[in-house]
Amino acid sequence: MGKIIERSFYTSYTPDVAKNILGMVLCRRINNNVFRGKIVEAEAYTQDEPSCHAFRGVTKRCQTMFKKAGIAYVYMTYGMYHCLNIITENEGFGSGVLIRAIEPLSENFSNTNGPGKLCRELNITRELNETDVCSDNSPLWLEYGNIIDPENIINTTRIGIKLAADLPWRFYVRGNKFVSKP
DNA sequence: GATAAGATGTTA
DNA sequence: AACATCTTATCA
Repeated sequence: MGKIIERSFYTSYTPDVAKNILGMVLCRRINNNVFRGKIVEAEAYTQDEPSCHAFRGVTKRCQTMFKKAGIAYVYMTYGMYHCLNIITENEGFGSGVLIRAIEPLSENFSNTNGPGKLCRELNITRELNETDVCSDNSPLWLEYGNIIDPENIINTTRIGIKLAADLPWRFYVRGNKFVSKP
């Protein structure tokens, strides 16, 4: 059990947060069980580029993206999957980091190599939207883990988008078998 | 009220 | 490469 990540970690430039969050540990409490997974893939989204939900301003769905750093943004996509983001930068600026894949550190779950799959495995739904992941009595929080050697961080383009597809805002751990789309 | 597209995953 | 499946944003 590591130290919980404080809010200031998330207030940096969003692509930097997406890179630095690799190796950190996503924790989910369900009843009295805690599930932990090392983040091995993440992407940055900000209101400055058109693939981001916040690009066209505040809407009912994306209003969470404009709130304070360190809260969860959970939304439904394709009518059947949820995706988990952590809000970054300053309140009023729409931005966040999409958690795309985790490596299970607890024995009793797996199948976490994709944003929809990890939410399904950890029962992350819209009920957790706006959860403060910096709070130690939250059902969802992040802890410090092992720093990933910068040589082993791959920086490439994001997956599943058509707009701003050339931005190199996807980061993942080289050779990790839980990264989506191998 | 209608419509088109979507930060995905599974199957063929 | 197709499709499952339905919310969301946008327009009328």
